Amino acid sequence: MKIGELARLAGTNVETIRYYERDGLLPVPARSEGNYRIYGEPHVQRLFFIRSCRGLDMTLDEIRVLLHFKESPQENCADVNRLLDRHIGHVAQRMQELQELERQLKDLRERCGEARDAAHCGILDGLSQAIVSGGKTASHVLGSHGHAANRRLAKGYQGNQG
Amino acid sequence: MKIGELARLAGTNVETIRYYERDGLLPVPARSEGNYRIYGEPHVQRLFFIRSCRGLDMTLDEIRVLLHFKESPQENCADVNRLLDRHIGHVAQRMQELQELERQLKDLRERCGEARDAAHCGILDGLSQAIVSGGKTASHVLGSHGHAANRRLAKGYQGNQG
DNA sequence: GCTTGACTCTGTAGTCACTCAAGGGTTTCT
DNA sequence: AGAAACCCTTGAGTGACTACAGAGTCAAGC
Ligand SMILES: [Zn+2]
Ligand SMILES: [Zn+2]
Ligand SMILES: [Zn+2]
Ligand SMILES: [Zn+2]
Repeated sequence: MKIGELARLAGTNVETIRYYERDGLLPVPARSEGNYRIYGEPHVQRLFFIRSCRGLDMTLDEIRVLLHFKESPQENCADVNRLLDRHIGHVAQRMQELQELERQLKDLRERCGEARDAAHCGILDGLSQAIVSGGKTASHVLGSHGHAANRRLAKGYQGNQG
Repeated sequence: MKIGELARLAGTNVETIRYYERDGLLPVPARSEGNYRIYGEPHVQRLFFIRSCRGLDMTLDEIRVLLHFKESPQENCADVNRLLDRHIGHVAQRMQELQELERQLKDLRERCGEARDAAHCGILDGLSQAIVSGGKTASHVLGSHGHAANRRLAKGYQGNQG
């Protein structure tokens, strides 16, 4: 199949597939006479795997490790477990941070019950003092605003599923 | 004061301050004879404000709006409230997504109680099927892995606090 | 006056995981 | 044959920084 069909199957952009190839996540496929990429079932499997992992918010590096184990069926999978445990830790940590954030934001919000003039707005006042306490630690889970890239990815998801 | 002192005061990188200036968040400061940036108390206040907001995971665009209201004390602050409400929504939404993620990841983790060979690892098997259900919506709160940038910011925070 | 070292300047490139667009070539349908 | 749909490569853009190169500035000590 050609790249467009693969993209439809996996609910991905064509560009994303080419990007994975450049990045070494997808193997270089055969080419047709007209220089088109030609994919087979293994590519479909692999791309599904990658997209599943991305859906679970793993980094491409994390996914690379998992793919290695899929390619080496005889190896012990203890490292897979470790990787997953670490990643669960990443997510849990980010959630804690966001919980603390939500608390602080709601605190802040209560400082201005209803609108008045900006000079006396409790929110702006609150933000002028250093409220932020914890700061982020070393989790790699993203914050409250996905990149522009992620936002468009999200739209892509909806478009392909809805 | 010079840029280094300002950076120490605010717990920021020097480069970040220059970046904010380029981006229009910090006003262009006066220069010394030797072409050094010279800052005063207003700059300190403003940078603290910005860093507080960043600590609450707002985007620079969101912060730009808040800064506008700080500059216009006579305006009604209803938009401040709305912005904060929306941002709280961003955080809440991201938390829901991460909760769903955590559930899926723990599910997945249970498929491989203890290590065996990769060929029979329930985790790898599970990832080969499309588990991912929801997909991200339009929240702009980042995912489980902060950028490289964020991770270093985190380290900076610790270095300045510990 | 000279050196050392800490600080600062500008400008450019890199991060992550894509996304988009320009400017072409290929295939398929009518 | 012509048009539409698809594909190709290359290069640039996203957010919020960070890092580095190569140069200039400043205070202290000798
Ligand atoms: Zn992770
Ligand atoms: Zn208010
Ligand atoms: Zn927000
Ligand atoms: Zn296993």
